Amino acid sequence: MIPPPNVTGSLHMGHALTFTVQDTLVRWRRMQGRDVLWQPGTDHAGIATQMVVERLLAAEGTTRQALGREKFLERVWQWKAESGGTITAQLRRLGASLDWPRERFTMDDGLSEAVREVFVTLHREGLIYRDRRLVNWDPKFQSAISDLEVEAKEIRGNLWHLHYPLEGSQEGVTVATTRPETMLGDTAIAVHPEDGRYAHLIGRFAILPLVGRRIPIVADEYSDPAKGSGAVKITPAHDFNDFAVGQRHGLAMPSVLDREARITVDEIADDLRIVANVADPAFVRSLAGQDRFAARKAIVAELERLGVLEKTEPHTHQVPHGDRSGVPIEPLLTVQWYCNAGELAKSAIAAVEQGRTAFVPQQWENTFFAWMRDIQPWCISRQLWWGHRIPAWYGPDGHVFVERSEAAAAAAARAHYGEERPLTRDEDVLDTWFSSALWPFSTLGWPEKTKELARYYPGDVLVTGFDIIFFWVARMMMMGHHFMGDVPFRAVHIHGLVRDERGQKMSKSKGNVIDPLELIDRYGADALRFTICALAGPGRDIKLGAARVESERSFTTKLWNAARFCEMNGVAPVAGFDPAQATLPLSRWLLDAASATIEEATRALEAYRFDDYASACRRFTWNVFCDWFLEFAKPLLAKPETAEAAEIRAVAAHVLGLILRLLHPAMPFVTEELWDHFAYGAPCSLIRAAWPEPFAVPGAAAAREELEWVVRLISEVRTVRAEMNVPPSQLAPVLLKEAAPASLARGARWAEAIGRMARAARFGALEGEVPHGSAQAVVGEATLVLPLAGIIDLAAERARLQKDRARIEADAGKTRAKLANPDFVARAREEVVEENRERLVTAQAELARLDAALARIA
RNA sequence: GGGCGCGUAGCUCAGCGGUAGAGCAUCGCCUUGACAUGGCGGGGGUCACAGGUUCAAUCCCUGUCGCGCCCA
Repeated sequence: MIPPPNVTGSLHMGHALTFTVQDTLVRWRRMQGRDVLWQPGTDHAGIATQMVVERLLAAEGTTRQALGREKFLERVWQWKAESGGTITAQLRRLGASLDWPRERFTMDDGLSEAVREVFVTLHREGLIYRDRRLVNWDPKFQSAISDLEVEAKEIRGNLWHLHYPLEGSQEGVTVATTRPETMLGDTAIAVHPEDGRYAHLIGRFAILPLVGRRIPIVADEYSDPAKGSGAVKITPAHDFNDFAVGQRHGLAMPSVLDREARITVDEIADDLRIVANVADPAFVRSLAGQDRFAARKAIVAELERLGVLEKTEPHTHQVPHGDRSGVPIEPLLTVQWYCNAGELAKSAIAAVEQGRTAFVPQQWENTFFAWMRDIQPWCISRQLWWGHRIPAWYGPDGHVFVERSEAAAAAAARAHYGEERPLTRDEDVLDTWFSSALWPFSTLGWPEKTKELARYYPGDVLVTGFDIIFFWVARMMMMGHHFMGDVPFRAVHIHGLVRDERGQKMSKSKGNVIDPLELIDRYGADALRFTICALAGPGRDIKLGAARVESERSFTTKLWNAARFCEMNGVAPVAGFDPAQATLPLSRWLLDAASATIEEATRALEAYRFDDYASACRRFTWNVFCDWFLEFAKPLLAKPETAEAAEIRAVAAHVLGLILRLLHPAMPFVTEELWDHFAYGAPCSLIRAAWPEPFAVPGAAAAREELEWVVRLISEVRTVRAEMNVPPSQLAPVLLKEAAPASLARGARWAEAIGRMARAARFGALEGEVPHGSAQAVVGEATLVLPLAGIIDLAAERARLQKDRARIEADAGKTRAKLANPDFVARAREEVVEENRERLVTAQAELARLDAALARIA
């Protein structure tokens, strides 16, 4: 399932990450033969979309209010038809293999019906209700928003210390505030019940400056004696904490700011009175209609003039801001629709506790629990036009009828009133996340009992970023459980965020955003996808820069070139090829390594370890198939048809096919191209090809031993030659001293490869004494001798051998010390002790051979 | 203030009880017939610090320092 991206959105790096991860999983599971549904779609993004269209209207010199609701909505739909498909088109370029015919939009008829059904049902169950309480009000959008859409920003402001005179006394109380403009709505002063300084004042009254209102001094633990003066002014209609204090003490809750965050005096008009040198109704009335920031200035000036302002100190504090509008949020006392999230959360919490839904990595369940166990009522109404309009109708007396349709509401009203009465529909729409919460089942046809619903609910896995756990994951779990009686998905895989190369969060304002489409243009979707997989370790943020994608592209190129080489050498899939019938050690060794890689890659994907998956595939393809197998196979591939050459070609084709299948989830484009080109199957069939499974290779152990020996020998010769600065053009004999007959036989079988890959002029047993001026190295029981008289510097060779010797001696010393420790021998696991004994024996033998080599050139 | 995570090679990151790995970068050699978007080889790490547990600690525990995120 995909998190429905905003219909307003265009593909960004975060999308590239999440969709790459999801597509990799989806393609892999599909190849495994699973019946995969990957549900595409977009959500209507209430505020964001409305903003976009309002901006268009502004450019045309009009507004939505001028247009009217109906015309405005037409306009939004028109915009959606023209521009809403941007992101889904871009997803195709990334190679996301969604089930496109099943694409849905949260405002589709079916999904809208699901929304109404859920709303009505929850309302009947008492889990959706209207309430008058403080809400996060966004003055720019002029709508309520949920707690989650608010982010705290650190603001450098001031702490104003104000002197509130006591009624009938020369005394006063000092209170500190960061928001003096709200003081018009103060209805109490709170002090801590155990604060001795103020005990005598509890129950008395202060006179609110400017207004002249008589306000009580109450005892409430909310007041922190250590903060400021220890006394705090209480403005219940404009602060969440104060609201709670107001409720506890039954305080009046007048609002002094309106929906545009301008001063309003309507609710305090009756309180205004003249108090000499303290309060002046004319001043307060003059504030009406002023913006909150202008009002703050005016009020501070007036307080200063009156001598009420004791001091002003700079103060940095957290101020809630609308995450989309960017303006400070105004807590406002309004009637809104709420969803009882606390009740719905219970079963979702239980599902995670019982492991019916598992977070991967698991630690994210802590984040989920912490939020869910302390969840607040969810404000679901928005004062917008674009969205699912709340299915509530009001009678003339304000009685509310919540029904699935206007007709049903009319019928309910008739039944209620006993006659026809005019109804007006609620103007508000629902939070976009309300419909997104239904996505796992609304997209499958719910409330109809469809085949799809039976088949695909619950889903297998949800993939998303941790920033979405609250917004979407938690809400889907609540709604899914409530309406479907089961979790919406069994696993939630949480990946990190994409950052730039320096680890900075990408943002438009920082100017460090990387456009994934640009990367695709430059390096290809496969390179981008493979890079993302390679970086997608568990629970880590991903630092991604163009340079990284560029370097990963070389792997795509390498694969392409290897395939080209195969093609040039007559490698083609052989129908009915059976890896168990391969006889050559080279074939068996490669097949065995391929099988191990299949196992490794599969295990990695099962564990959501995309980094391990990528590196297993890369390592095998590049370091085994290309670097060694193809090199070893060259003479056979160049030969005309012999049985051996035929086998190698068949094996190469088979393993290349395995590589294409293994890499397909990460690199769909190039693998598909090669798959088709080599005709591994019908065109475009790779996406449906079977995911490979590990297989047994007869004689694998012997083949491994043989090839590993050859690889070691060639590597050893290469190292010696490189360190002795022997240019590749200069061939030199490679001779074995004191080699066992088996090694000599093995060497003879690989003489050609050793000659070519180790630049050996001649390869075989050393006859007679070690020639003067030879370089030497140890391979197993044998000593390699490279006669290089006149080419090498003997002093350098001595130094090289001594360096090797020192390294081995140091290791041997550590091992000896370990084995000399009776505690180790007695308490360590037997295998470990044995391993160390063997290590020591090997090291000692190698030391002896190095000593002999050194003696020869002394 | 509470919680989570992270400090491992120049960089990005694996490893998480048995003598440290990869990719990139770097250095040297190489235009050899798939690939210079390449091949071969080298150098580079008291695994943040301090204690503890253990025969054995990069890995487990405690604390300190530094960095990041989330929630107040």
